[in-house]
Order: sequence, then C-alpha cells, then structure tokens
Amino acid sequence: MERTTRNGDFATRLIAWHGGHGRHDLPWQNTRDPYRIWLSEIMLQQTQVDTVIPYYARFLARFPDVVSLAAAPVDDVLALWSGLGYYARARNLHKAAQAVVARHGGGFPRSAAEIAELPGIGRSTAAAIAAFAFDERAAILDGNVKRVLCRVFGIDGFPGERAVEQRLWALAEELLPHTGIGTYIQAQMDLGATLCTRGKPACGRCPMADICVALREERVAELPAARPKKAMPQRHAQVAVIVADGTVLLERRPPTGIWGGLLTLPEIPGDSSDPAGWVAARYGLRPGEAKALPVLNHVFTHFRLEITPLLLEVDGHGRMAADADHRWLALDSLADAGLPTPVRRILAELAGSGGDLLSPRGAG
DNA sequence: TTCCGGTAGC
DNA sequence: GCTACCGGAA
Repeated sequence: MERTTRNGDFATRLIAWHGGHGRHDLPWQNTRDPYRIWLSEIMLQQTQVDTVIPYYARFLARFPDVVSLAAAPVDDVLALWSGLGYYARARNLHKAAQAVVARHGGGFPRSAAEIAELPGIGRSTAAAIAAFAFDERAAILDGNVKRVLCRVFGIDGFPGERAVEQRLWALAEELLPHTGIGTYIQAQMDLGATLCTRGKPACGRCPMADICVALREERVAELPAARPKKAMPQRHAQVAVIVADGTVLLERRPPTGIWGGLLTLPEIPGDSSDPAGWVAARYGLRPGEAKALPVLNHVFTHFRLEITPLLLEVDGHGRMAADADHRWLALDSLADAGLPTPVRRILAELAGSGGDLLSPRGAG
C-alpha cells in the first residue's frame, strides 16, 4: 500500500512536471503517425535531439511514408543517414519498412509485441512507438529512464547486469499510469534528458527531489552504478636476475613500448624452457641452474603483468663487459638507479634478503 | 582519452 | 552475457 502510494506519486509528479517543463514542440511530437514516431525513435537511439532534428527533416522530405522508404534503394537510405552513425540502424529501418509493406500491407503493426519483431526495434523502442501512436500501456527502459529509476528508487548495481536490468523493467512496468501514457513516456524521456542528467543533474528543479533516494542519501553521483571495470588483459613475463659478485645485469629496453629506453632486467622469451641455456647463448655466461624468485604482479593502465623473476648466478670473473645497453648494477646501490618499480622491488627483495637468496660467495 | 548507449549477433 | 557499432560529450 505504501508502495502503491509512492508509485502513484511518481507518475503523477512526472506528468504534472511535464505540463510545465517538458518538451512539447519537437518535430516528431504532436503526431500519431507510427512511421514518423518510429523514425524519430530510431534516430534518437544513441543520438541527441539537436543532432537528430535536421536529419529527421531531410529524411521525411525524401521518404514521407513507409511505402516510399520500402521502395527506395538501401544506398539512398544510407546516404540520408550519413553522419548520424550506427548505420545498422538505417539498414534495419529499411528492412523493417519492407517487412511492414510485405507483411502488413503498409499498415504499421499496432501492438508493442508485434512492433518489437521488426528489425532494429527492441522492447523499449517498440513500447515507445506503441505508447505514442496507439496509447498502449507499455514501459520503456532506455538509458535516461534507467538513470532516473536508479536514482529515485536508490537501485544499486550496474544496470547492464541482468538482474539489475530485470528489476528495472519490473519497476518501470509497476510505475505505469493508467491514463495519459503518451505524456508519461515523453515525460520520462524529458526528465532524464534535461534534468536528471549523468554529469550535473539539476536536482533543485527536479519534481522527484523530495522522494529521490539518491538525493536523500547523497548518492546522486554514484547512481546508476558505473560499468564494472573489465578485467584487464593478463600478461606474463619471465625476467632474468643475473647476479655476479654482488652485481646484477641490466639491459636497455627498445626505445618504444613499455619502459622504452629504460634499463631493466632482461626478459626471457616466453617460449624458452631453458633459461640458463638462453642466458648462456645470449650473453656468453655460464650460469648455474635457474632459481625461481617470488612472483610479482604489476598493473599498467591497460594490462596486468605477472613477472616471474629467475635467479641465475654466474662467476664474478665471467662478467661480460658493460656497454651502452648493458650495465652491471651493484645490489647495494639500487637507490640511485632509475629503475621501473617492479624491477626495483625484485632487486630490493634480493638485496634485502641479506644474501639469503644467493649462494655462498663465488658460486656459479 | 574515456565514457556512454539500444539492438543484433554471437 | 558479451561485444561491435559510431559519434558526441565529459
């Protein structure tokens, strides 16, 4: 009962607000022609009102009804769409026009369920068309509506997530008024587009301000919840910690890419199953058997790197000469070397172990 | 540079 | 249930 009152409140407030503050003069309003409404809804997907207006006018001038659209070559349709983006919308529009002419003899299907069967028209768009053209009591759930519902009713979770989306659909249906559906749907769109915006919503002018959960709990900025960060690609690398007589071999990386031009631990190719052999072949050293050091994870902006350091000890007398791209760094003077953080960590761990990780002096 | 978004298609 | 689509806006 409490719920019913509050929900009745929602529609009533919305419709009342729309009377004074909604948009009433857009080119696709004040018509009940399903073709014009359909065209506007498709153009308004992913595209803002101001961008759509000139396209809409040009399109209607060339294709005033579904029959003329169906009869046109698809390239003509695409030409009129050029610049709007998401060209699948135009292809589907054309296909759907042909389906309407073929299946319904040019009469537009009159229920949301039938409309939703046309290409390019999903549940929300079908509901909008059915509501505007035929007064069908059907709920919409586009990005604007999701944002409004998440905030007003304090719904947590990412709306792209299945459970959250289902909850929002259920709520949207529950909130539908029994009369004035067209005005209500338009008001929903307008509220999300003009006041309850993503960036800086105008809560001071919002008709929902005194029932809005997000506003009351100061969570307007957090709702709706953002898309969870997708797991970054995970990469793996083996690096050689080649130690000779208290020094470690550093190698300059290629000038571009990660750590471009920096001195780092040599990276052992991932396909090398014999690190000691690889070190021997590449540097002319004769290391003992490789010892795995603790794995270390490093996060970049665009991927995670799991680094497996392999300790390879060589005889101090076998040290190759340093050159521009190779340097033997004393383990007790890490501080003044400009090293990437993970490399510094690995070496600090080694140096800080008090030599526990290293064999007795002179081994190799 | 990153985020956003209906629908289709996987 | 994930991504591509494409342009605009933050």
